[in-house]
Amino acid sequence: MSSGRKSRGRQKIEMKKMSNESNLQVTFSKRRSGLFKKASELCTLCGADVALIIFSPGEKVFSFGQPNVDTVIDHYLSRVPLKNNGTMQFIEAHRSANVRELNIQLTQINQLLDNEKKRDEELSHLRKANETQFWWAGSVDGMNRAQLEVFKKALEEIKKLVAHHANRLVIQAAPTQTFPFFVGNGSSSNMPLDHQPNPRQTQMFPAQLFQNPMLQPHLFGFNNMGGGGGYGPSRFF
Amino acid sequence: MSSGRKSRGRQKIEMKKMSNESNLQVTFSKRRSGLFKKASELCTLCGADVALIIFSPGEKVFSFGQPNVDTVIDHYLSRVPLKNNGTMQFIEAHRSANVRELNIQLTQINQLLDNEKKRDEELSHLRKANETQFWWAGSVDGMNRAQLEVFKKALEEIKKLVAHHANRLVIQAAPTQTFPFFVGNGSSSNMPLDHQPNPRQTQMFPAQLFQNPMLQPHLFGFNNMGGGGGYGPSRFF
DNA sequence: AAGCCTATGCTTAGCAG
DNA sequence: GCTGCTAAGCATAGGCT
Repeated sequence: MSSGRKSRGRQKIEMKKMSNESNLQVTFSKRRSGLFKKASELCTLCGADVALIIFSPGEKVFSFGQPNVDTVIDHYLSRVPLKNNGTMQFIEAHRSANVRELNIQLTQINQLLDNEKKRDEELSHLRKANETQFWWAGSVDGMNRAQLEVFKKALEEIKKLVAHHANRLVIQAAPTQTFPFFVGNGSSSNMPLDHQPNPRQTQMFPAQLFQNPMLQPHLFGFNNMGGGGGYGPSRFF
Repeated sequence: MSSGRKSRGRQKIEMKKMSNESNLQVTFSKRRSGLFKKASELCTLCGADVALIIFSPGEKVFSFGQPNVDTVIDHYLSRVPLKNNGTMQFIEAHRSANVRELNIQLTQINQLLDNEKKRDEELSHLRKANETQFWWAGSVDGMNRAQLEVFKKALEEIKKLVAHHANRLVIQAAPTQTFPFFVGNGSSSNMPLDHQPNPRQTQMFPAQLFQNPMLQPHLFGFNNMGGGGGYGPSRFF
């Protein structure tokens, strides 16, 4: 080995425009992520509405909004919330409805899960038994034909999903806006905002499947953007 | 003295709307400051232009802008979809690169699959055996606890994955436009561009899982923020 | 270029005044 | 409620791959 220390760790930097273009690019990217995360957390924790627009030095735009950028901007420019703007309103409502459904369903699953846990504790051994069946936890090389077919199918489905939805989202975002997203869940556990590994992750299918290096572009996005909303009745602030 | 320790220090908190109004108020205030600070630092360090608008639950406004809110908003709103400009093509190409990677991987898998098929034909019976294990093909109601946990985990992972990819794609995409999606694959089969149901869908995991009504409507809901475009080798931003 | 890793600097939850 | 403290949790600059 050529060095004892692998890293000096984070070092203090001067608060002025970075001179090194390369570092600047990396820092911009990292800090932008952090900023978005913080913004979304503020929304979630405090039920605030936020609009954040960032223009990179190269004029690229990045934005975040709860419930969405335009609404907040509108509200900001004139405290008059465009209450009945036909199409936009409808689309937005419709979209929200879908997200709401998702969360309701996830919550229901969590409830089911909780119930099962209480009166079905002894079933835990079944889990172990199942684990041995999760062959897909292994790498691609170890798969036989049937397994490969399933795996391939999974890949295709995932790609379709991503393609389809990415497209949808972009289409919806057409009029210069983006949508934050709420993906919170119910009681049984909470989904890590960032990609912190679940400490006691067992051999269960999905985790392992997605852990396959082939599918690991690394989760980095902001999963918990925005967060629903019930605002408190009282109005402080 | 009443205690040895003066403070337990910062404690982890759940990422959901705070229930205690008092704490919420304090947190909102502190985090808002932090957010503004981070935003300004991003401006200083990277020379970015930023607009940040925050509405507290009580409708009070807080804003920050570099050089000022209105300028940034103006710039943001006046963005026009530059349809056929060089930049866009570059971005599009870059985006495709990512998709291409996916396809390369799929192709490799298909190759593996083809090989396996030739010299492992008799293994087809294994498939039948496996089918009986695909309990997830059924409805949620029939699941026991272990199954529910796996299923929930799958839901979360899928959400993260899609969220991640949607995010990536959208960010890479130019601000106001949509793009078709390339999702071709290797030899063994071809995938429909949109998600039309596979005619001879068997009991395999992915197809069934995604067909589950529970997973249908939502997939919309994934965070994506930002409308920025892709980075280039020489002139990012 | 995109991600991972690690040591450190920074942020902030919980309290006290 | 606002200000200050403390300590634990997070974010992130540097370095590598």
